[in-house]
Parts: sequence; C-alpha cells; structure tokens
Amino acid sequence: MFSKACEYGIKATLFIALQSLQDQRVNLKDIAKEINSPVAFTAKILQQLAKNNIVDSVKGPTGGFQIEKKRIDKIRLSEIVSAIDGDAIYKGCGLGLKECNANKPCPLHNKFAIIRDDLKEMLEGTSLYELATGLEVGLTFLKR
Amino acid sequence: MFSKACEYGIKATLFIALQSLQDQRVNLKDIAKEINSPVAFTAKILQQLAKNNIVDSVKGPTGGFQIEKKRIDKIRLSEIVSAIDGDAIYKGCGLGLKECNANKPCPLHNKFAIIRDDLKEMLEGTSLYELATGLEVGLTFLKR
DNA sequence: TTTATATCGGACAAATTTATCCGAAATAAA
DNA sequence: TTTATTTCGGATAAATTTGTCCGATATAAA
Ligand code: SF4
Ligand code: SF4
Repeated sequence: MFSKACEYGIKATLFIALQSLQDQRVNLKDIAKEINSPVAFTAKILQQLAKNNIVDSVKGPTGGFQIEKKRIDKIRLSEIVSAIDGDAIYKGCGLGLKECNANKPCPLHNKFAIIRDDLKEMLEGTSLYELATGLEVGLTFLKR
Repeated sequence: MFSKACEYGIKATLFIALQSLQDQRVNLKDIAKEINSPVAFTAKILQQLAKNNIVDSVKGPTGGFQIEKKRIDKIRLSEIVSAIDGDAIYKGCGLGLKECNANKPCPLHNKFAIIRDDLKEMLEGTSLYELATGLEVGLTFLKR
C-alpha cells in the first residue's frame, strides 16, 4: 500500500506530533528508537518532511524535530503520503495504465476507483491530532 | 497498490479469459502485445499463474494459455492477487507493523482496516467473467 | 522420425527501493 | 572561542523488484 519510507514518515510524524503537544522537541535517535526504524534512513525521510514544511527541524545541541502545536490538527495524512510517495495512490490506475482516464478505463476502473477515492478521502480527512490522541492515551502503538 | 507483476498478471489473465470465451488459445507473444508488457517477464508471471492453476498452459506448436470456459466466472481477482503478491494487501498493517493485531493496533487501524476490507471484498467479489465482458464489447481497455 | 514451435526453469542483469556512511553546516553550551 | 551535538546532503551499498537470456522440455505437424 504505502512504501516503507512512507510508513516510517507517518510514524515519525505522529511521534513528533505527540511530543510537540507536550512541548517536547525530539531528535533523530529517539524517533528511530520509538518507531523501530533504521536511523539513517529515517534521517532522509525527516529531511524530506522538513523540506515539505510538514515538520520543523532545528540543528545543533538541543535540536531536533517538532511541529507547531496549532498546526497539528491542520496537517492531514494525505500531505505526508504525497510528500513521500507522490500522488500515484490517489490518481493512478489500478492496473498501471499510463494515466487514469475514465473515458478509456481499464476493466477494473469502476470498482477500483471507489476504493481509491475512499482511501483518498480517508487520508485527507484524517489529521495528525486525531491519531496522536490515541497514542497519547495508550490505545494505539507505533511499534510492536 | 499492486506490484507490476500483479498488474501484468491480472491483465494477462483477463485477456486469456476473453479469448477462452471465444474458444481461442493464446500464446505468450500475443498476450504481451495485447497488454503492452515485457515478453520474458510476462512469461514468468504466466508460469506462476499456471502453477497456481489459474490458467492452463499447453506446450508445443499451437500451444499457449487458456482457461476452461466454465471456470471463468468462478475465478476471482483475489486469487490472482494472492498468487502473485501474497496476502499482505489483505492482512498487512497499514503502517507496516509485523502483524495486524486489533488488540494492539497502529494509530491508523480503525480507518485503514475499513479500506483494506473493502478492497478485499471487491477483489473476492469480482470474477474474470464480469471484467471480460466489458473488454468484449469494447467498453474497457488493457492498454492505452 | 525430424523439425518447428511453444512453455518451463534457472541464471543473469538492470532498475528501484531501502539502508548506510561520512563530512559539512549550523548552533547551543562550556 | 572552542567544543559537542544535531541536522543536512551527497556518495555508496544492500536488498528487492523488474526485466532479459538461453538451454531444456514437451508436443504438434511435416
Ligand atoms: S480510473 Fe482509470 S484507468 Fe482507472 S483504475 Fe480506474 S483506471 Fe484504471
Ligand atoms: S489493522 Fe490496521 S492495524 Fe492492525 S495494525 Fe492494522 S493498520 Fe495497523
């Protein structure tokens, strides 16, 4: 469904959001430990997220990553996914035709487009805040 | 969503089904041409489909691939997908946790499982026959 | 029986994704 | 000002997926 990079990206962002809600900035090592991901690879993904203004990064001692509190309920999962995986998952054809074109659809079009659009709506309708609260109260988990 | 191998597999199977409905056996070259796929790679995928008894293969001159007519409305998309991509798409966690476990869910669980189950139902509820008819009347396409 | 044609199966190669390494740049604290 | 710490960014490596090649095997037809 999502690439590994995207999975790590979502988990990392959620952890940063959770910590930011508690006014804590977190560094790369702690993020990778929390989400059980390869440190250096996670660094790359965080760089990408920072470039896309999804997270803020601060260099130097006491540095790390954070998200402005007031933005946490504004940021949608869809932003993270398209920053890392692009928009193929929203726009792409289920059978890999060059472009999705309802006027010359693949055999799966009718049935596939419904699922794809539901996924799109789900990602666009889900904020970081919403998911972070489940984490906060220990109802959901970033690793197992 | 699906791997390239799976996309080719679905398209190839659909074309074979379409031809089988007209009592025609088709060979590798014609399949690859019809679905616009790399010939040798397609051969590997067809081998896999034959091993999984999704298509029948016949060697030698006039040989090729076919599907028993009466099975075409029995075979579901889900069989092709799990033969090639395995069942990660049905069972896997949206955020890549080792196993999907609703008792220790990832933050996306509630929203993701719905989409994933819809996809599963769609694939399990869709037969080759159903998709082949759209192709037959020129309403849908395997390449563009 | 010979030949031509087709899939099968294994080895290999290219491309992409995932992951690592390390020096540069920034910056907080000593 | 120096040092330690942290992210940044580019090069490189490993793993996986995608794609190719070619001989072996089966078989229909000449
Ligand atoms: S919208 Fe168009 S072409 Fe599409 S999946 Fe559906 S597709 Fe294939
Ligand atoms: S079903 Fe939902 S889950 Fe269980 S862990 Fe999953 S995505 Fe995460």
